[in-house]
Amino acid sequence: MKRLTIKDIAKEFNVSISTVSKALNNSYEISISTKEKIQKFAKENNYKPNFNALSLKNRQTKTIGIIIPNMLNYFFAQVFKGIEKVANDRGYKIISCISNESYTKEVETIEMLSNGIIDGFILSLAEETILKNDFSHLQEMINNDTPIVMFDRVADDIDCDKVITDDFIGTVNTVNHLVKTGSKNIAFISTISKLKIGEKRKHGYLKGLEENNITVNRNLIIDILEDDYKEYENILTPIFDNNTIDAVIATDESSAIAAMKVAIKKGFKVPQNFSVISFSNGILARHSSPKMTTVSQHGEIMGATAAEILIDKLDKKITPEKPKTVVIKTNLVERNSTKKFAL
Amino acid sequence: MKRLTIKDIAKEFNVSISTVSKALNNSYEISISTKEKIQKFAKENNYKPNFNALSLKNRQTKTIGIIIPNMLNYFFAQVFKGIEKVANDRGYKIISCISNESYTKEVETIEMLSNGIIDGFILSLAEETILKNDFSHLQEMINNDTPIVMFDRVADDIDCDKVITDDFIGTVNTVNHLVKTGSKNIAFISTISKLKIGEKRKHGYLKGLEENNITVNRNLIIDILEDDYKEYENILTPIFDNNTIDAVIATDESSAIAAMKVAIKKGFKVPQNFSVISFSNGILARHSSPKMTTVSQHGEIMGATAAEILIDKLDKKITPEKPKTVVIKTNLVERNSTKKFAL
DNA sequence: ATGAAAGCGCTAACAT
DNA sequence: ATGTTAGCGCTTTCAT
Repeated sequence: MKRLTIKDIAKEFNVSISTVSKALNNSYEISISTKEKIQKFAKENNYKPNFNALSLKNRQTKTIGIIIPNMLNYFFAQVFKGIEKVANDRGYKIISCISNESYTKEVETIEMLSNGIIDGFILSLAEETILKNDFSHLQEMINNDTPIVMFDRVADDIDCDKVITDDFIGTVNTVNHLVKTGSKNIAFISTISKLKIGEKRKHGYLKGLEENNITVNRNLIIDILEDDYKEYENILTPIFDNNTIDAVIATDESSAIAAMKVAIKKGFKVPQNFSVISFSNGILARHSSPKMTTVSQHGEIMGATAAEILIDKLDKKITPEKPKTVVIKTNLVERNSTKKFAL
Repeated sequence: MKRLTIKDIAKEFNVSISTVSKALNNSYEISISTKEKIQKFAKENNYKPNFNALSLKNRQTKTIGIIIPNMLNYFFAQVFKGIEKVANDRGYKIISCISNESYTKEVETIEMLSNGIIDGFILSLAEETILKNDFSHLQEMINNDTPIVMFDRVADDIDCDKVITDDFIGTVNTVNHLVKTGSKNIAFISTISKLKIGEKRKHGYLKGLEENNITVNRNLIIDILEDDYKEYENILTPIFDNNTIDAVIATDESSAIAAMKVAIKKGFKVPQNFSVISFSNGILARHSSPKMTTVSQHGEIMGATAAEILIDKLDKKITPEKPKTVVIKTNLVERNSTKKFAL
C-alpha cells in the first residue's frame, strides 16, 4: 500500500494540489467546508507529509547528528539520553554514530552526514582525534554553516559552542573533601592522561594538594592505559605495596573499583582507613561494595544542555551571537567509600 | 557558504545539469574529457549530492530507525553498537529513539518516523507495550510495507523478522550447570516476570529442576519490581533468612549482585558454598567481587544480526520470503561466582 | 475560494 | 556527446 500524497487527495476531491496543501495547512484562503472535508479525509487515511519533500523545500531536516566515542560508556549513554529527550521534545530527530574513539570513523561520519541530512551536530571528540590534534573536518563543517556543539571532550582551537565539566574545580573540591575527612596520602589514578580533561583533573588534584599544603608525591600520580581494565588490579598492586596511600581519586569508575579491591586485599577498611572517590557517577559506583562516592558529571544534563543550545541556534530563537562555553558544575555524591564529614 | 549543487557546476562549465549528473555518475554517454574535468571540480569543491533530493527521487533514504527501551541498559547499548556497525558498513544511517519503556513514546516515535524518513525499523518492545498487548502501531507499519525486525522483546502476534535469545534452553543449561557443581537449592530471581522472555526463563528454570529431579520450592521463585534496584537487598534479605538457598539464577545483573551481597552478609562464601549466575553478561558482572558468572546474550551479535536481516531485505538481496526468527544461542561465561565443574 | 506554475536538487527517459 | 523535460512531494507566489 503506497503512502498517501496530496496528489491522491486532490484527485479524490477533484481539486488542485495547491488547494489540498493550503487546506492541510489551514490557510485562510480555503473555505471552511473544503478544509474540513480534506482534513477529515487526510486524518482518516493517515496522511503524513513526506519528510524528504519537506526537507528539500525547507532546506532543513529537523534532525541533528550526534557522534559519541563509545556507547558502552555509561557517561556517554547518559548524555545521549539527555540529548534525545530534549531533541524529541523540540521536534527534532537524532541520527547517531559511534566513533569508537577512531579519527577515521569520526571523519567518515561527518562526511557521510554533511549532505543536507542533518541541520547540526553534537559531538564529543574521539581519543584518536585528540591525539592527532587535527580538527579540520570540524572546521570545515563550521565553514559550511553547520552549527556544532561539542561536549566533554572539546577542541579548544575550534570556535563553537561547548558544554564541559568543571574538571579543575571539581577535582580541587574532591581533594579538599578527602583532606577534611582525614586523608593525607592521596593518589590520583588517571586512565585519560592524554586527554585535555585528564590534564585538567590532574591540575585540579595538584592545586588541591597545594591548597592543603601537601607535598606532591610523584609516585602517587598513576597513569593507566584505558584499554586493559582487566589489568588494573595487577598494575596497581605493586604501587600500593611500595607507597603509603590512604585515599584515591580516580578519573573513571573501573580503575576506582580496581583500587578499592587492591586496598581491601591489602587489609584496608573502606572507608575507615581508606577512601575512594571516582569521577562520572555511573552504574558501577552504585553496585560496588562498598558503594562508591563519586564526582557526578551529570551526563544527562550535559546532553540536554548541548541539545538546547544547538536547537536554539537552529530554530533561530536566538540572534546569532558569539559561541559560548557552558560549564556544568560537578558535585560530590557521597556513598560509602568515603567518611562522612563531621562538623 | 551555500552548498554546491549540480546546477552550480553546470553553470561553471556552461553545460546542462544532466550532463553534470551523468558525468558525476560516470555515464558512458559523456566524453572522457568532460567527465574528468567535472569530476575533478566536484571533488575539489567537495560536492556532495543532496541527500533529501536523492531520497525523494529514489524513494528510499538508506536510513533505518531503531527504538530501544532504555539506553542506560548495557545489553541494549551492546545491541545498539552491533546495529550501528553493520548499518554503517552497509551504507546505512541510523535514527535512534529511546522509548523509555513507554507505550506512548513508542507509538509517537513510530508516528514521527513513518513519513518516508526511514526505510525500515529495528526495535525491542517497551515494557508498557507488552503489558498493554497492543501492537497495532507495528501492524500498521507492516501494512504500509515498512519492514520491521524485532529483537529480544518481540511480539509473537506480529508477523515479522525476529532475533531472540534462547531464553528457555539457556536457563535449563544454567540449572544443569549449577546442579553439576553441587547446588541443590536454587533460587530464581526475576525482575522481568511480566515479560514473555521472563516467562521463558522461568519455564527453563522449572524444566531444569525437573530434569534434575528437584522439587520446586515456590518460595525460591522471586519476582522483584525492576524499578527499585536500591531495594533489592532489602527485599531479598528476609527471603534468604527464611529459606535454604545455595545458588541463585537472576534475570539481570543488578538483582544478582544484590543476591550475592545478601548471601555474603549472611556468611556464605561465594562460590564455595553459594553460587550466582546472572543473565546478560554486562559491565557489572566484570566488576563485582567476586566477578560474576553470566549467561551471555551476545548483545552485539543480536544487533548485528537484526541489522543484516533488515538491510538484506531493504537491499532486496533476498527474494521476499516468509519472516524468520533467528535464535542467538547463549553461553555461560564462567567467572568466580560459580565453582569450576571438575570432571 | 481555487488553481497554475515555479522551484527545492537530482535522475533518467527521450530528444538532438 | 550533450541537452530538454518530466517528475519525486511539497509549498508558495501569483493569477483567476
